[in-house]
Amino acid sequence: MWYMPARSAASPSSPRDLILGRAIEHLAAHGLGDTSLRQLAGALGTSHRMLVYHFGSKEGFLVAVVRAVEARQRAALAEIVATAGSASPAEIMRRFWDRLADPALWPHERLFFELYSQALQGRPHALPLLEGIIDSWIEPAVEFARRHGLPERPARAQARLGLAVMRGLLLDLLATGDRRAVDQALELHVATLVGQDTADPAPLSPLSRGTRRSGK
Amino acid sequence: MWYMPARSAASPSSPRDLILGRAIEHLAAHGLGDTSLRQLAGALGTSHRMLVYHFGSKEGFLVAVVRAVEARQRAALAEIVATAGSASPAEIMRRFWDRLADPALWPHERLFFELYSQALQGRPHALPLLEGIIDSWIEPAVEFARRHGLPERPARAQARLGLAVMRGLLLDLLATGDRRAVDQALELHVATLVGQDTADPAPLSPLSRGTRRSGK
DNA sequence: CACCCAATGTACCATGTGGTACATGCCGGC
DNA sequence: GCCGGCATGTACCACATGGTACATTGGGTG
Repeated sequence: MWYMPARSAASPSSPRDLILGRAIEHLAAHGLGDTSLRQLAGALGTSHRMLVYHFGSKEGFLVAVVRAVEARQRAALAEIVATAGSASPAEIMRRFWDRLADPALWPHERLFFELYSQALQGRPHALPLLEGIIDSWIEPAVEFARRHGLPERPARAQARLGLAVMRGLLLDLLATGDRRAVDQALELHVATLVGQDTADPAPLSPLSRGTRRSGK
Repeated sequence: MWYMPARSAASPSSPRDLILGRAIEHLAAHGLGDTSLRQLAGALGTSHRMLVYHFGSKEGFLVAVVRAVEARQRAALAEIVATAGSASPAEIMRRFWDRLADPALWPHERLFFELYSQALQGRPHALPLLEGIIDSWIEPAVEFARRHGLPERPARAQARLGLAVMRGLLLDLLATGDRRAVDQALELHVATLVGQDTADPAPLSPLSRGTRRSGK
């Protein structure tokens, strides 16, 4: 007979979690195309037997990966918001974008979109990803915007639009690699923000922090 | 030995094209998950033998599907632009969005994002989709914006941003189904447009065409 | 009619798949 | 020092896959 470990509180560095970590890294780098359990296991330095052992099945394994990716996304968001300090929304968005646009993150973002689209298609293993895929980003943004004086409704719309801009431009960037062009588009949106952010104490300060990629 | 038809100018309703059409419909409805040739063939009312016969291989088949989807996208865009008439950019964007957001198109859009993300991951059959996936939309938009008085550079950025907003909000809509909330975000962006569109002959006309989903 | 050739059907193959059964290594606690 | 149980390795299975070979149909043209 076989045994699937009780999935208890999960000691932080159990073999299971080690595998998970490596899995995310590998999937980010190579995507989760049709890869079979065996290929994956091989690339992860384990055996397909182990994946089934720790996660119950291939599906179960992918569910775990999705959850972990989701968790990382949220963590990144939290850090961004925490780092915010007293910067203006516009400046926050620029910084956020600067981080997201870093080529080092591209693989993770590709994986994110891949899982996203699979979830949209109703693939069961990716569905958990959808829960909060919008709201978990909007809520903090709304709170932040309100702190800067926007009333509830516009704040929500603004947050939603900002998220869409980020993701839309990310799709663009991943496809074209044209950082300069995408940056210009973002700047256009950010300018909008400045115009609306009536509560910003210093809306006209030279917040450009160096003409955004002017030279290179 | 076997034979793959010479892929000539393709009489418009050859069995090959019939299959292609049904394939798009079916993929839009069910996504192209792991589906095998046989499953697909079954769902399309043909045999896996035929798919290989007409398209050379599974990959070849998917390439053909991708190309066809691409073509449909462009056709839709062309029609939109043609229909434009003399409406303001803001109004155009609203109309465009109204069409895109129609639930009847959701399946196609899901398929689009699925193929998009697969292409981003470097899956060979989807790669052809990337070519022009940004530019083929931006070029007409730029031309349009210029006709409304914007100089080249802002026009490009504006077009790029607009595309990102559309796709980002579409991702949102497909995940949440919250048309009302997404509409509000779009309206926020469109308002921006009006502000910049200095060349619009009637920027203050009640272009709201009925308070956008005010009631329901 | 005879011929051709695109279109389709039937049967098959080697390979890889997800999953399972069973044996074993290896650790800490009694 | 032995024993329980997590972790892992080996071997296997039934099955589905993509692709191929070969035969057959059927409509149009000489």
